[in-house]
Amino acid sequence: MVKLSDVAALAGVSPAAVSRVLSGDTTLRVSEGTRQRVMAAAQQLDYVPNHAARSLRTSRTSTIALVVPDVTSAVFAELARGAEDEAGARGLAIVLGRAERLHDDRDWLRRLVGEGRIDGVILQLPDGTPPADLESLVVQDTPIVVINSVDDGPLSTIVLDDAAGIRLAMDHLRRLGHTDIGFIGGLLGSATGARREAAFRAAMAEAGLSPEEAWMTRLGYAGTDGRAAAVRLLESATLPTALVVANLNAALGVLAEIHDRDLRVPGDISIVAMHDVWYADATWPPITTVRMPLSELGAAAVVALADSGSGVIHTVLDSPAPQLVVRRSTAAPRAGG
Amino acid sequence: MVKLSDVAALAGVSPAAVSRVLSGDTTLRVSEGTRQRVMAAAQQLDYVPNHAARSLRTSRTSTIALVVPDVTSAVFAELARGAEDEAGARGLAIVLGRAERLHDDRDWLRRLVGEGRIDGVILQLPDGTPPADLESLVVQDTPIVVINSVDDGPLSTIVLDDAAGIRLAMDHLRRLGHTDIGFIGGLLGSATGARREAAFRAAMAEAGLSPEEAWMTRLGYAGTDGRAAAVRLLESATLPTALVVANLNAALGVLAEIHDRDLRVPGDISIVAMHDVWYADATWPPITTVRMPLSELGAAAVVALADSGSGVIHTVLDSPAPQLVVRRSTAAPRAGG
DNA sequence: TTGACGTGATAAATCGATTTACCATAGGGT
DNA sequence: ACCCTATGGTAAATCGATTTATCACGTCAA
Repeated sequence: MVKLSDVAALAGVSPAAVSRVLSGDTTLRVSEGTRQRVMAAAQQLDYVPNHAARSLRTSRTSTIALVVPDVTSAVFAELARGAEDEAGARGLAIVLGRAERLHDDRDWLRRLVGEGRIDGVILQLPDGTPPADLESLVVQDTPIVVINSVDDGPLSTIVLDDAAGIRLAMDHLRRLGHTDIGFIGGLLGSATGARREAAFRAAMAEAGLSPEEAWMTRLGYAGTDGRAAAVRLLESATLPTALVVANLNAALGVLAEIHDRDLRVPGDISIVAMHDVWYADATWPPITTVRMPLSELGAAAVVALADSGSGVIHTVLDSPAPQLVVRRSTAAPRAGG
Repeated sequence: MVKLSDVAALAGVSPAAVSRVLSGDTTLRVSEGTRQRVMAAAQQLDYVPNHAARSLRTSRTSTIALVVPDVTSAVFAELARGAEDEAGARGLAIVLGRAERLHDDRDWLRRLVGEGRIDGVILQLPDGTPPADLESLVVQDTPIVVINSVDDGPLSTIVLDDAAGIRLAMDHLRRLGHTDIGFIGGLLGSATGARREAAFRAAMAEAGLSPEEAWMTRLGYAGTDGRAAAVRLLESATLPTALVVANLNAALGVLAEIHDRDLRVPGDISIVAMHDVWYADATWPPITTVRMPLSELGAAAVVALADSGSGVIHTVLDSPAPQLVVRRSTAAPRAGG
């Protein structure tokens, strides 16, 4: 590996000069000729600064950790994509971690931070993690951004505009003429779940409707959770004509269960789900969704970390605004429904 | 941050002694008492070695890069999970990269390696990447393992046992009585696609059947590719009674298109797909799949890198063996079919 | 002639852990 | 008394980039 002193030798200057030229030190006074020679030498030798050395000296690592509950959810994947792009553009690397580690190996994050390996952490907690667990994560001096979870507390947070998303879904159903609307939500105690449910209730109230509690579940966002919710909901004496599902993954489960009972979508029940990923368009019928700015959330988290120093922030990411993607799982309620 | 010399001071020994005790240097002779004091001091101060310093001195980074084409595929996600677990167990960190970068920013990998930031690379190329592109990736001295793609060449490779997987799917269909079987494959020119198609043809031949070329497509693994393949295939004058789909994501697309034409699965057509991820169980009907050891593949790649030095290897991961997961998308062919 | 000042650099310390080469001291054998 | 060896460590160089403090040299003014 070619190093700083090699470049210095070739350019006929000191290592100090090379370092300062290449890093754009403005307090350095240098003649244009020397600058050119340094640049040329670096180019010619294909010089790349050694990361460990730089990091040791500056105690900055240009690396952030992305900790997520479930790599297998496409919702996470969108997030990761946004984070990865933004990080790439800023010359930051992203190290991946699964949130389970936080429990299996409580020292894991501490160690990562202690080793001085990362400058900051983007953390998405498993839904339903008690807020108290959050506080135990406050590690000395290392900036943490909690995303898509709580929206206050001692750590910085960025959340999606869940309320706007739900409102969009509800407007769509209302415009189609639905009044008997159920809600399949996140886990009881999950922050996003609470926000989405509150938004649902608000939208119902605004429409002069009162939600039917038998049509409301809080079992979680996974496909199996959605299926379990559908099982429970479809036991009711009467059925809703439409469902708002708080997560697309859960909606797949709901759909499967509905098929299993030989009900038709949207003939018997319309479905609209939060989050738009590729398989919303590959189910039968394709699912009407609300596209939330997930990749932008990932990017925003990186930005927040990179620009941090401004202390703790609490942001609602409301731009780009949630967007309704109408597919074939929603239609007007069955006549006489 | 507490450092080595702090521990040394507390234990009353030299930094050298502490380093050698903590890293288990066997050539060091040290009294039991001293060893205890060092251990106790390290524990008491909650000492964690600085990664940059260690890395600078040893020029090893305990970090590997995982480069994948598409974060949004659950197939990748399984892979990442396996890699992450194995890496975690070995104290390695994983930095995430998207394969697109290799094209957008051709220096990206070079820079990562040049900075001395990673010890090795696990690389899954986008399907259809010409093998020539591979060779341009050979970076000086940095071990690369190419997974789930080519199975020879100048770089180490690990691939799934595609043939065994396809064979399992075919056996299942044959036992149900199918003879008119179509194949929805990967991209023409993709290594996995070629292996799976060859295995399909071999299985057909073995059963004394000759494949109907109109029932074979090579459009890719994504959901939309599957749908496009189904569109083409369903135009045929006669239809197969069963389909082997080389990727579950594509199978979702196939299923959607079949529904769209009011055909029944498995009534009119049975479907079996490669790769078993959660949403195989959340479609309608749930899809019969072949579970390939994806997370094990990720783990194996990490092991290969960690233990490398043995030079270039070419491995077929045949254990655990592929496993048939029977769901409701397969049944005996329609009578008179 | 002296001093002051601007210009264009560089020397050397520093970040923290690792590792090679070396050194005291005590005990044993002849 | 003398050498030899084993025991239990330590001193100091090293990895490569950054940064602070300093310096040599001209030039211009008084």
